[in-house]
Amino acid sequence: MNGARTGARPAQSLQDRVRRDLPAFTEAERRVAHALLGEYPMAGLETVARFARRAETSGPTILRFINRLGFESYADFQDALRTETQARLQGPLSRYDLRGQTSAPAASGGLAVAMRQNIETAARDLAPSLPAIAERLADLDRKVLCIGGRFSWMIAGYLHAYLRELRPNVRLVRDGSASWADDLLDVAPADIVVVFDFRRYQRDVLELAKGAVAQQAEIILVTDIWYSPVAALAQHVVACPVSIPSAFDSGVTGLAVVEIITAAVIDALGPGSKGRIATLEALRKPFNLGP
Amino acid sequence: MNGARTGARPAQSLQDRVRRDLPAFTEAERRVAHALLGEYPMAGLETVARFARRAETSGPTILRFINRLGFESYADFQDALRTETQARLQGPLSRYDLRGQTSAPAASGGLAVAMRQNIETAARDLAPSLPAIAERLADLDRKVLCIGGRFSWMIAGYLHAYLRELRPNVRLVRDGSASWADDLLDVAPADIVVVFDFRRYQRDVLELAKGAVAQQAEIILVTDIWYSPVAALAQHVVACPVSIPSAFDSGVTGLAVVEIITAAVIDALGPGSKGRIATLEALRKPFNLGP
DNA sequence: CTAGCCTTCTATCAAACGTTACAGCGCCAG
DNA sequence: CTGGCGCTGTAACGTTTGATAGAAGGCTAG
Repeated sequence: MNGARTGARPAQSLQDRVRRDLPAFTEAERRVAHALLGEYPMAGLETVARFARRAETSGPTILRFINRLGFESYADFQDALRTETQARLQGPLSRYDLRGQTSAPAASGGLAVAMRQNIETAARDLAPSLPAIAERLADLDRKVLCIGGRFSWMIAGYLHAYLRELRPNVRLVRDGSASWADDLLDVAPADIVVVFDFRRYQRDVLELAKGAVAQQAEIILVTDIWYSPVAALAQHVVACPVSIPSAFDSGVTGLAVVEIITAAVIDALGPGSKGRIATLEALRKPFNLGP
Repeated sequence: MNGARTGARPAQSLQDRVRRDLPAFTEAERRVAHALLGEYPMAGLETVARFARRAETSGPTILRFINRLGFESYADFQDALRTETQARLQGPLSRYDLRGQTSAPAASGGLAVAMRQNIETAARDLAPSLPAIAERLADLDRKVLCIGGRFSWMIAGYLHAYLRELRPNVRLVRDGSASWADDLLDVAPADIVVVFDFRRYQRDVLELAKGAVAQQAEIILVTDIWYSPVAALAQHVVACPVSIPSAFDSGVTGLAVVEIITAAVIDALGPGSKGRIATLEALRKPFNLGP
């Protein structure tokens, strides 16, 4: 009954603390520690009984182990584990963000923090499929069509603007356009349709995607983490977290994805693309003013 | 052709399955799905009661949700979650280091990192002038005109789309539009012109800004850190770092600034703006699919 | 050798849990 | 307006759970 440890705040990571206190534990408790570290953190998120079986010990030993770590109950311990792991899954930077939150300018109310986390998550989500996506967009034998919904068509517009500087045969379909049928007509098998669709998902975007599939086009979808229904038709889906502390969802994540994809396309295209950009710049010079 | 890694069915993570099935769920179940995705995966590792409270629903709804996903019991569901998350934590993508920020998303070549730094810097730079900017954009006695250059007009479009949902008398001038003179004609003293101008700065944007000043409009400029020449005419200047390791400058920073400003405008407008958004949503309902 | 303490297990209990049955509600068809 | 159906929350149930008390085993000090 060694009280006084109530509600102890983990000054450092739980994992580290377990490792550090390891020599101080009894033999059975050390088995518990090893079981936890060996399958960290999920071993500790099971029931006491299963955790005990895993550590080849009994329930009460688990609870004494938990108490010694400074937790009043097994539930407290699991809460701590969950919180810590969630932060860890959110990305390496998130813990810095949390630290600095008190000193951060409240003026932007955590908006910047949320956006940065969204980008981090999206970039990680995108990474595995990036090469395949870039390869297709860099394939000059395929035409590319970019479309978006009420808000997201502006992001589609960005992709269109970037790609147009890099390669021919890129077109943009505006939201609410009456010419969708015409645009679909030009879509050939193996062409790429890049769809941007965030909630609230619009019916016409889905319809156009269906049409494109009927023409045997390949669909790349950039959507929010709640998945547009277009996902069912798409070969590649990029999910963007879009939540920020505001009345609107954030478009920043989608644009970040576009720019990451664009950079990958440049890589895939090789040196030729640089020349194309330079030519374009030269052509536009008369419309610009001073560098 | 082999099943691309990103391809049709990428190992169907539980998360993906929830997203994919989302449209098929009922309203309350969708709340559950959102709660889970919003705090994935830890929301699902809590007790049913807590999960339910988080999703603002009741226990049985959680259970029905779980069943629909194909699990016989909540315990089965949690087992799957644990297994999957444990694998994810041990996977190469989350080779994190709790002690330091040594992990880098190499796949995207530091693009995400650069974008995040840019946003952070811009948000800090914006903070002092944010109240003044928001106050002006929330002043319904002033009309608002948004304009931008070749790339940046899409960011202007975003601001326009947001503001239009919040207040009347907001217009967007498209890059290269022939109607600039007409647009200028409507500008009255004390009206606000929000100019987005990133290099290469375009002559026509500067011309329009000059015209607006002649009409005694107030100019808010969002530009890159090299300052568009419009800065000389502007009352408020927001400087955005736009450098990323790519052939193009980043538009992400500008969009982030727009969304931070938008959130501040909502605050400045007070509760009335929410009603306006709701009305708009209702009006648009026929064009959307699913709730 | 034995008393005392520490560690660990078994047995037990109340509380919390997941689960099920049922009733209220809104919605659409007739 | 009415009947039926699907969705959802409330209430009750039986089980499992975390937690505790107490006994068995083993180690050390005296």
